[in-house]
Amino acid sequence: MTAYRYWLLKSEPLTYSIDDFASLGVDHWDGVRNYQARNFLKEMQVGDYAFFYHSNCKVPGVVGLARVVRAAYPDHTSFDKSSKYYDPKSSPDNPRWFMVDLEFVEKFGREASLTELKHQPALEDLRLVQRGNRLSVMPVTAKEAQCILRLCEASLV
DNA sequence: GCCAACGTTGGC
DNA sequence: GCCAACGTTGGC
Repeated sequence: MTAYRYWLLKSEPLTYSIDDFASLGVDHWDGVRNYQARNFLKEMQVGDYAFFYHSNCKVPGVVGLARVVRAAYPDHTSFDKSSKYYDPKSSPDNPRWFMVDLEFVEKFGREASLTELKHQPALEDLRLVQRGNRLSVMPVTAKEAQCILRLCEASLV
């Protein structure tokens, strides 16, 4: 038996925002096309929590929380020629890319901006706040998760 | 819109 | 296997 873990997922709100996610309730997290991010995706387990982060927008930051409801399975958009995520090197027999299913948990009443996150000593090792970081799926330690939750005035209860 | 940082591609 | 060229990310 293992305790649940925490992750952070980036999304551009103009493409897919926390409100889009909230209105769906449960959704696939597809389109990850980076090997390091994919490897983290494959480590995600049912019950793990994932912070939802808005990137490439006016005020980037953590805006909500999700929970993993299905562990990694092949990302079918990589087989779909009409998808912008199509990858000819990925096939159903030998899938290269994976996705998980997430359930919306909450949109925080208070967001934790990137600027704010960068000022937290407890978060100095978080990939997100490090120089040149581009990873879209990353692990978050329990300590870091508590810090983010506190900034968002939220708790898991 | 700019541009630094990073990942990937492909010639050699 | 090196590395220049290119494409993308994402903060500012």
